[in-house]
Amino acid sequence: MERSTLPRLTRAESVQRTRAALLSAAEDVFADKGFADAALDDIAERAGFSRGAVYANFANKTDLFLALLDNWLQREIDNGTRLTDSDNTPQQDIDALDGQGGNRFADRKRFLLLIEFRLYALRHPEVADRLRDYDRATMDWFGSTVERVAEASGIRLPAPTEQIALLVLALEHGIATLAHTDPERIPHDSFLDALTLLNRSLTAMAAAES
Amino acid sequence: MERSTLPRLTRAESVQRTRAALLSAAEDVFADKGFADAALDDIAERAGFSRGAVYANFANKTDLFLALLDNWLQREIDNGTRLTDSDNTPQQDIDALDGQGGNRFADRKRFLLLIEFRLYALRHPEVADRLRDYDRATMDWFGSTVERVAEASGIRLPAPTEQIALLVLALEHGIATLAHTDPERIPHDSFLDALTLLNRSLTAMAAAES
DNA sequence: GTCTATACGAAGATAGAC
DNA sequence: GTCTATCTTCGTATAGAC
Repeated sequence: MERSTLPRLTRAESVQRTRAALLSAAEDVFADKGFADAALDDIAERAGFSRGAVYANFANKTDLFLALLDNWLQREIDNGTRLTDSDNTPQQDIDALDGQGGNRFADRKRFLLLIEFRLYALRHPEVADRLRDYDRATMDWFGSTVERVAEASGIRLPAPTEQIALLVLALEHGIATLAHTDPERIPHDSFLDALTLLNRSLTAMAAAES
Repeated sequence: MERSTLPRLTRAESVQRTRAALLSAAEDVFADKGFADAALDDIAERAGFSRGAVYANFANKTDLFLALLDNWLQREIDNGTRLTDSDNTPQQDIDALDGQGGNRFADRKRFLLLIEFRLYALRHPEVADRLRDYDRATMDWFGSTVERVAEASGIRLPAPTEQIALLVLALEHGIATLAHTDPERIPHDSFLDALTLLNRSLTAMAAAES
């Protein structure tokens, strides 16, 4: 006996689709309301489902939050490493360092989620572990880029690569934080300015040492 | 007719005392649990009172949170400006910049509260305003210190004071964030190291320009 | 002003139908 | 796997005694 209709989606695909929709909705709602104030009802509704669908796909609210964290971090890391493989000019490298022309965390939603995750991590070590890996990956990415820039400029870095990478990442994070609090005084491209200043001064220091 | 007992505390003092105790307890509990998960019951109990005392002194949970914010920020600013008045040596200035030998936000509770406030500020503009004032005061403090260091060293700053102050504050914040996430790899005194590197490289840059 | 008791709403979680 | 209905917990806020 033949099946009367050929479903466009297999069962597995349908499940994945629901899960993906829920994760996407969760991303919006968690960013908007924060973990504690985000209602599973809102999330489900935004995804076009009912609360039951949430519990069919995730054990509970925390499980959904952690699944989103994994999903989000993986995308962020992929995004970063994808850019590393190219062989850029130094200026392109500097531009790429801060992600498509502005601080990566100039985007409000992106920044809100990151802070939400970081705050959660401060109280939950297992989440801190994942963010730690993310930060290390980012610093590796920054570090290799810094080295490429230095090599292209023919200078010898006046400090360990790791220290400079840490400095750059801390700057990106700190400036995003301050810019979101005081956008009138602190534009997000202060990060680019800071990188430029840093590049110039480190170059001057390297020259002075040789 | 004479009063039989002389109360150690006047009524007004007693009120202030209760209020202070509640604020202190709130500081602990908000830092520990976060705004949403902090129960007024816990706060009152920790202060040695019942929930009624909270509502006698504050309109509601948010009001208590905002009162704590004001209280906390004022203490932080007082703390900072108090250090500015001294006439330090350059090295003392550098040390003072990051607060008593380590990053000011190496302290877990202090950092948790700050992040809690910042996250709240991202969703509530009136709180962002207060943090903005705090950040500006801090940058002014950093800026005047940077100028004093430069003057003592006899160098001309190779960038606007404001930019350098922003850079220092962003570094302090960013490094505290990363250190709390990955304490094994990133010690809190990375901030001191970063300041030292920054000082050296900016000095080299200033020398190269003159 | 502070306490106890209570009302009330919100939201996470579960059970059972489809 | 998804939905609706229900249970339950929790915490804010209020009312009234002291």
